[in-house]
Amino acid sequence: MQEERRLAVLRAIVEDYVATEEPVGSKALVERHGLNVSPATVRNDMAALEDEGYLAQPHTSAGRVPTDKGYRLFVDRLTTVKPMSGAEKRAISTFLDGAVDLDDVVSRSVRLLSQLTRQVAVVQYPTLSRSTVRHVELVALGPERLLVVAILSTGRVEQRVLELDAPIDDTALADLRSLVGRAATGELISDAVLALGLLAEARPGPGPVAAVAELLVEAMSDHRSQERLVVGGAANLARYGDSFDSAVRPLLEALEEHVVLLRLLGEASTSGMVTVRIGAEGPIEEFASTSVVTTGYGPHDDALATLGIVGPTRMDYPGTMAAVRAVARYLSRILDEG
Amino acid sequence: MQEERRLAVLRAIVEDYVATEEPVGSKALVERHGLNVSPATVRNDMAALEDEGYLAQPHTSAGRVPTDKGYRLFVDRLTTVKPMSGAEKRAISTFLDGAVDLDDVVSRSVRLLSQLTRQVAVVQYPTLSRSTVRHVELVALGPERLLVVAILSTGRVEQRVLELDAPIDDTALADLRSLVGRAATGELISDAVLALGLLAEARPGPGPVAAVAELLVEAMSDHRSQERLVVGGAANLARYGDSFDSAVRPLLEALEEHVVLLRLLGEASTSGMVTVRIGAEGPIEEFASTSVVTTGYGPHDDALATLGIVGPTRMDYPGTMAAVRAVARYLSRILDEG
DNA sequence: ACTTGGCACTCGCTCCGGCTGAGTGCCAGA
DNA sequence: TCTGGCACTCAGCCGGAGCGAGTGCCAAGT
Repeated sequence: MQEERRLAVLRAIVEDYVATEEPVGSKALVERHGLNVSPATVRNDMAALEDEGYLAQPHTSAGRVPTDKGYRLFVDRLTTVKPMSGAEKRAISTFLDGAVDLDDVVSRSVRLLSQLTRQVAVVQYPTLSRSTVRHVELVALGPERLLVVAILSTGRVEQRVLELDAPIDDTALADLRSLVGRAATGELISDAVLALGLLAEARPGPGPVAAVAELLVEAMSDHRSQERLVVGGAANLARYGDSFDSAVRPLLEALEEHVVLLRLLGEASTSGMVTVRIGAEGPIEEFASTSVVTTGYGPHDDALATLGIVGPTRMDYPGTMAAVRAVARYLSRILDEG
Repeated sequence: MQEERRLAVLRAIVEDYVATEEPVGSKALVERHGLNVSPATVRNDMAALEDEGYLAQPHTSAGRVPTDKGYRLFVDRLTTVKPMSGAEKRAISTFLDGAVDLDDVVSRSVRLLSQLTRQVAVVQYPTLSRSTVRHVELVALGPERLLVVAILSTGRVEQRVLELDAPIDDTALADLRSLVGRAATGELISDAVLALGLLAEARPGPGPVAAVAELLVEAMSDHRSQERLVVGGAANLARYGDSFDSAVRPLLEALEEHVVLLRLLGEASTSGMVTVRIGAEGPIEEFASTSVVTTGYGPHDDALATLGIVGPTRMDYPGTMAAVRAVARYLSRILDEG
């Protein structure tokens, strides 16, 4: 009985605090929500919740504020992910359907996500594991410099400059080009990597062939291709009313460090499930006072990449989770088609 | 005589204000700089400068602050662009020389520029007018969808998805591919555009050939290729101590609108010269309370693209201009080599 | 014709004390 | 176990006093 009411009180506090951004007191609480008990009762519950670590007071004689632990309980047990409204769904699909390009799809997704959630959005480029190699091109930039370009069936293009140990002449280059082309063109990424590996082994010693093969192996492996991501909606950080210079500056810096962000997204790779990391639960110090809501996405519902948002721990979790999930789904569907 | 001293006073005020971020008064001024006159004299000069619109007082009985007009006079007549120190030069060249890629060069330039100036840096991708077409690839994404990829000799890759009016079969596609390849491969961009235009005319009516040709023309024209740019160092906006939500939020938003930024960079295309646009001099409302320092860069000292920084009108103009110019020069040199 | 010292004045900033009101903890009674 | 009551705490909000940096102007000096 009491246990249930206490959870209701916690939920009410979280909802009110998210809406008003101010510590919430017992009296306002019973008024705003239809709790059929007196403020005094709520006060007792609040004291108990505080003892258990779900609430905190900024100072004596102010209202209560949820702790990270409180938010955690809220998302774990008190949240039902509310579905998007019809209008929102339509907006999502029309916005994403207009894309012409993989780059375009990703950048539209970022903008969409940041506008829906009013938070900073991060979208990782999808991996290539299911795509095939369409074409490999070797371009001589100089006697000892090669540009290697791989065009993939998804429309992704991987490129890289290679410094050779020794100069290579035109005929050798043409040779190499056809060799690599035959080995890789039309194959799945994984098969192409395999074939190129064999090719490199077949020509022992450190020659250009081996080097190119090695490079392609690396360039096309998942690790490399997952490195790209796009960030958007940083302007939403300006809504951090209080504590600006102390809080937002390091965040802005971290958002430009894509390596750090990749670590942030790294672990939430289960598809379909939305992962919520609250405050210091995450691995990265700079984001210790923020929450991160992520989910995987990819064609055929494989989680090939991750997208999500970063925002203050005081955020609308149900709405944010719904938006993240919805965008991931539409994005997956578009990848299915293209 | 007096005229000279007045300019010296203006310069001193600008320098002090930039350094301290506080309105500067007559007494402090004569102390800090070795002006051989009394505070009263300086006061008279300041009053005159204020009458002419170069200075303003935030409120009665506070120090003076330069106006936009004051900064303009300062950069036009009182600034000698100080050369970079040897250490800075070395830092620039080693930082940029490590780049492997055009993307890498650009992103390194952005980071470098934002760190040197402690401002928000913007770098536009160089145009392609001097580069040649290395390879054109057509990839069927579906019966009526084509991916068109053009690889250029600089390492740039242009890609685009094309929706066809009617399905195209494999043989027709192969035909088209070789046709387009013969017309464009190895040519200068401008020549390839020309050849493709002729090709499109030769096959009248709205067929896939004409559509592909048109698309390539557009994709490879300068306009399209200049659209890409990279922004970095947004964290430096956090140093806008006062007036945060009002000032920085719209700026952050504008920085994500690349179309707007391109307009901002658009006009400063003279190479070698550093352009400074102060406050409302610029064409864009969102940047009316900032200054923009830009310059052109490109191989062979042609100004093919623009780079620069955005910051508060209260900034270190000599230092910033020097840094912008230095980065543009090194960048141009690297493009020469690659 | 400029420059300079002096002097009265302005006005933003900071500190201090008192007040207010939202909110709490606890206790006794239902 | 809940509820009403009561005393207590304390952040935030004035409002006045004092300070001090800075100004404008004037009369005297060079």
